[in-house]
Amino acid sequence: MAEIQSLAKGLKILNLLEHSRNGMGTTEVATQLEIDKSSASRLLHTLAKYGFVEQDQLTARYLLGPQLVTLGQHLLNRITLRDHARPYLHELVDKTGECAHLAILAQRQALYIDQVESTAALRVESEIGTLSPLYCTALGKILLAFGDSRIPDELTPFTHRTVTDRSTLEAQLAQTSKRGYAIDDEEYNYGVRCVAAPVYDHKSALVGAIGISGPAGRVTLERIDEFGSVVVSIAAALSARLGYDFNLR
Amino acid sequence: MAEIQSLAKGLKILNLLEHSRNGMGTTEVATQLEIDKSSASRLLHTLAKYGFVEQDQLTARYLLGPQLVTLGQHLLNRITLRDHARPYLHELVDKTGECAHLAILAQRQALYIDQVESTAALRVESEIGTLSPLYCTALGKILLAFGDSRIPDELTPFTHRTVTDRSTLEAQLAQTSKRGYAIDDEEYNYGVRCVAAPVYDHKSALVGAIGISGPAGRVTLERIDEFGSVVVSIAAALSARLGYDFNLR
DNA sequence: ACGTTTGTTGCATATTATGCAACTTTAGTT
DNA sequence: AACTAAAGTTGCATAATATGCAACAAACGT
Repeated sequence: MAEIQSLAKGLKILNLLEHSRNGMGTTEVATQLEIDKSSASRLLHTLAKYGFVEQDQLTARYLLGPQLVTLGQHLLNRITLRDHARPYLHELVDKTGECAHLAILAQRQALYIDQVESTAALRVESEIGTLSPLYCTALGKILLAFGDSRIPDELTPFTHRTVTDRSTLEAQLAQTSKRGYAIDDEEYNYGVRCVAAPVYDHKSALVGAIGISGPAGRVTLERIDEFGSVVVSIAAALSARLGYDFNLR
Repeated sequence: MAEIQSLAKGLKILNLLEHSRNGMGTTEVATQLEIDKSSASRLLHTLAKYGFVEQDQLTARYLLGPQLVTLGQHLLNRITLRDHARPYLHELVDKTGECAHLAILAQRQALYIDQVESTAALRVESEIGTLSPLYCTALGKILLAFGDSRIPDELTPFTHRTVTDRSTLEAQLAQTSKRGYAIDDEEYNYGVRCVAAPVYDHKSALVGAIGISGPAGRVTLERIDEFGSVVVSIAAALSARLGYDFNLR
């Protein structure tokens, strides 16, 4: 179906603004979208009118607006999985000492919807709301292996360990579904290993993935299986909490 | 300036979806916006293409999409005030035993950007991301009294204590700026009293408000001044943290 | 004070969003 | 299972509107 172009342009502006650190001016937006600055000006005014962008008082540059917080938070609150998963994420942190994450599938990527940090003192940059590729993160591999997503056409490498070969990845996914947990061995971020397992709902449908991530020095390959079984058992407990019936499998 | 109408329609759809519990269908959206269902269909498809709405797999109804979480959370993370204020909110909770909130001005309303709950057990519905009126909440009154917003034309009552008279409100705001804290005496929610104080940045400009809210039974009128001075002193400490120089006042 | 860059407005034109109608699909009812 | 009703999508002609241009205004830096 043909898209409504002026709406699409407005949405593209929002995406542009996400990736700009200090906002953007009218001309800058116009250049990026390859439209006239008059059009950019009018689109920005419309977005501002509804609170989706906001002008910095000082620099007059456009920033993402409060309405996005309102709508985004509203949606997060509706995602009940998040509420149910909270205590299990804490349990994961308690048992492994590493950071715990919860992700769901969105836009063919892994959307992080909650996070519990290991040490409150050492605050990691919050990753809630970020999208990550499916093929090189543990949470993503779970969504690939147990869900019905396809492997993307392009396997862009992030580190030298990122699996860029399709058949290698397929073999990994087969192994993942067999043993029940997925591993990210410094495939997305250097020095970070992750382990994840699937979460099912009452209808035995995959709803998300939970997992842990930590420095490769602590999450060693020798202890991976150990971490794996912890993650799997807690993911299973969460699934049971959601009404998942193990007898149905 | 004239708004781009098709973009505006798309944004209106997002606002509509926020207030629907179980999503909306194409026809329903069309009816609400008073446009043809073919237009609604095309707008929804465009929104979906960019992840701003999502179709429920089961019911085929449209819901707010993950892109809003991504953008909203992204913005929240950028609001550094929130990070700085965290420990002060906890301090407020420790000293008063009530819930603490942080709000900024957005869209001529008070946007709650963080919250620390008093008792972890008794979880209050999360209010982060919600917009509240300025004229009948403590946080809002601070933004009115110390900021440069105008009193809205319509003072819609929420309880029988809501101040709907313009001059009465002006007198309250004058009193507020004199004593340094604002009170909401069951003016927005029955049984809830709130106390709030202003937060300034390094340039002595108002950046937000912090405050506490609790049941009228605990936050009694006799103890209001006591709560007020606690809130004021912590708000001042936070302002100092942000580089606010008291000698400049 | 100057030129330079950025943002806004008026207007004619061409693009595009729109409503209508026909059609397809899904859900509900007898 | 057959039928009816409602919801959603697509093609198409037309009307609406978004667009670029140009001129203008404002802010910035030299």
